[in-house]
Amino acid sequence: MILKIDFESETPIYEQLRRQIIQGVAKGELKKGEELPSVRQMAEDIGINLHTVNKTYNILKSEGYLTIDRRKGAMISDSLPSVTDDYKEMLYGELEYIIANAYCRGISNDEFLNICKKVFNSYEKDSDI
Amino acid sequence: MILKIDFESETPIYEQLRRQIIQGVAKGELKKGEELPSVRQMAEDIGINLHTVNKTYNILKSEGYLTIDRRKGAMISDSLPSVTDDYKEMLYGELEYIIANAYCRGISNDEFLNICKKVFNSYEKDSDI
Amino acid sequence: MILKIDFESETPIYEQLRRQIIQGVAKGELKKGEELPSVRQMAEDIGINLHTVNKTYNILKSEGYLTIDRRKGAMISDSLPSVTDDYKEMLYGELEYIIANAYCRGISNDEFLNICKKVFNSYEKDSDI
Amino acid sequence: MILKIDFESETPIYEQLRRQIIQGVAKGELKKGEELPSVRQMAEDIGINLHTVNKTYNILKSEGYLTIDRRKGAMISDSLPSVTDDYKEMLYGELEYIIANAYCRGISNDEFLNICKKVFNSYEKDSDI
DNA sequence: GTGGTCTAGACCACG
DNA sequence: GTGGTCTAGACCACA
Repeated sequence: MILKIDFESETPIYEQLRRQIIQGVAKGELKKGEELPSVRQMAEDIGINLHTVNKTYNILKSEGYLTIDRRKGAMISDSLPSVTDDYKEMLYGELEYIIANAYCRGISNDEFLNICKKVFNSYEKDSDI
Repeated sequence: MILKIDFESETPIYEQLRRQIIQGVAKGELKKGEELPSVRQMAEDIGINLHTVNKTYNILKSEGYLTIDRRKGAMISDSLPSVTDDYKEMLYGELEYIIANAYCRGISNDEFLNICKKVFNSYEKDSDI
Repeated sequence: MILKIDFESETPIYEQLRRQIIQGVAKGELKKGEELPSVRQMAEDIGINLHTVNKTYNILKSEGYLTIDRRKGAMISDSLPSVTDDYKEMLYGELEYIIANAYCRGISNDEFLNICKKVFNSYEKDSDI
Repeated sequence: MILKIDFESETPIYEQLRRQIIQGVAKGELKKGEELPSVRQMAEDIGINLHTVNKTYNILKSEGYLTIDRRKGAMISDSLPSVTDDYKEMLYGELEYIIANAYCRGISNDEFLNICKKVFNSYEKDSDI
């Protein structure tokens, strides 16, 4: 799996890393139960500090995406996180803003849904969640 | 229009304010050409710092949502921002992450599209953009 | 409120701090809504690094004990955390071990319950949760 | 006696093992004088490192739970550890924190005592210490 | 070897 | 001023 960090971005490095790992799971590049590189390895690979990787791992762990096995290190959870009330609320809030912005800029309902469909299909083809 | 700031949110106040104004436009609560309260007034109304409101107004202006007139203050632009390449790229990036997260948590394509449709319709009914 | 860190202890500093803050709430020394010192202030007061305090605050925030107001910093939550399933499971697990140990060492049921009562009463007298 | 290690737990494996052995004694599943499997055997049974079992055995020995005989291996002590000052202090400290946490979350005195009673009774029924 | 903890110093975003 | 982020280097516990 290829990870690419944009050091110029407003988005914190640990958050970019977090998102890319989640997208990796959705794409099927990271399978359930698959081991991740150690924090030191990952940090070296992408040229960042190991504490930053550590932060990402811990967040993903608290979200349920990762489990940390005392013997083997970090791995993708066998059971991914589910749809909690908190998550649903967050999702709605995000979508309300994103769609408001898109709508104001003149993107039509169909156009927007087509983008979503396309993204969704790219995940459904390649993974087995 | 009712503005509600969550001071305990991770999202900066100026960004919360920005999003709510954009949603206000989408909902039709803020019409094109409509004047916004002065920086001072707005700050007092919602109990935040004057600089914070200023920051929001300036961002919205640079995005094309607002036009700021020395005499009349800030008003919603007559021509709202359009779909630039930068915006499109940003939108795709955001959706890729959001949908990846939703997909991992077991939300189906239909389910997701339905949420989007619902939000979209709520805007199309109430505004005339 | 007086905080005392044992630098020789096996228990991490951030955990000692976390526990003492929780006990402070139980004792009524920290009221709901009360502001806590800034991470820098707290760190200086007890002679530890500000990142360590930061870690404690973030854990307490994720548990629901603290809320971080963007304007005023950290404060005790107005609504303290409740009894979740996770918490209950953790509590049972802890008690099963503690009581097993106490029982093996010859502490009687009554003796143990009396200790608990005493501790409990000391909290109920002094706070209003 | 069944031992179950959670490799994803925060609690170190050697400590999980230690606690389960103590609970085994309290439950009467391990009688005074009873021999424990050899370090090698135990390690193999539960799929952990030999050194880890060794560490557990040594701690339990230093606490007085085990006696280690060169020929016969480890066995549950005929006289279990008693209530030392150190232990009492530790117990108080633990209970102060646990009860503080429970109290803050709205668990009542009675509720808490009932849980303790229930756990205690489960031990008193099944063992003869 | 792994992750966890702690310290230290720097810069930035926010209000 | 506040907390958030990132880097760096050190030590330790664990397996």
